[in-house]
Amino acid sequence: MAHGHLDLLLLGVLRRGGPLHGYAVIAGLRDASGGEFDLPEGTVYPALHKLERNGFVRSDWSIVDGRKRRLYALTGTGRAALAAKKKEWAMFRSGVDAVLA
Amino acid sequence: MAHGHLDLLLLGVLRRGGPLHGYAVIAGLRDASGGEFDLPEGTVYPALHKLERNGFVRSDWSIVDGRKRRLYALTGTGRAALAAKKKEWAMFRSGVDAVLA
DNA sequence: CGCCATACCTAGATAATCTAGGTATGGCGC
DNA sequence: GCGCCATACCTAGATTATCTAGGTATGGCG
Repeated sequence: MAHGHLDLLLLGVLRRGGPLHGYAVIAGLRDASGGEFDLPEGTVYPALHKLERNGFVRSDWSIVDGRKRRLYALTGTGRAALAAKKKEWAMFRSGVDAVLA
Repeated sequence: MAHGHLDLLLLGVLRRGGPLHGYAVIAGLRDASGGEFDLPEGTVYPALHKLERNGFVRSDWSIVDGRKRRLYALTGTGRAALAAKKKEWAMFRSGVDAVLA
């Protein structure tokens, strides 16, 4: 469903909303995209873990509303990666549009 | 490299250029996209075969410039599929852009 | 006549994403 | 106070898409 642009979307939604937990990432993506991206947990959680392994996000367990949640936040590296991926996306997008024009 | 939109690109390039053979599809995609999509043969040929199995393109062997080439052309079904995939692309595109906005 | 670009192809590897499970807990209705 | 549902997290394995790395054949050029 995210067709190879999942990392971009995850980094993007984290940049908008500040620290978010997994479920909120899914909900944020669904809302921000107008329902276009309603990703399964089994897609999002492993992807967040990979982003953390790569140093693009950092996570902390905290208790919000009396519930344990793992909050994900962008790192500096992640912000830079987001900027790079946004450029790639812009090129990809105009490449596709050019072929379809 | 085509991140899940390969079929769209192949159908799109065939719509622009009329019947094309495999190599010309690759070159057409490279040129039309301004170099963004320079796909390996091992990606394009199997994808064209799959499009043909699905009835989206039709192929005929012919001799062009004294060389055997398999020319691919859009079918009616393929044209409809292209229209549908263009709509999907537009939604995908605005979904991503909305998340990044 | 040998080589290179063109032209076609497939098998197997790799990578991304999804399916289908599993666990735990807070709050709500009864 | 108990059962259930939504929230919240997770992983293993399957699936799918795409790429890598090969292979073959031929026309034209030096």
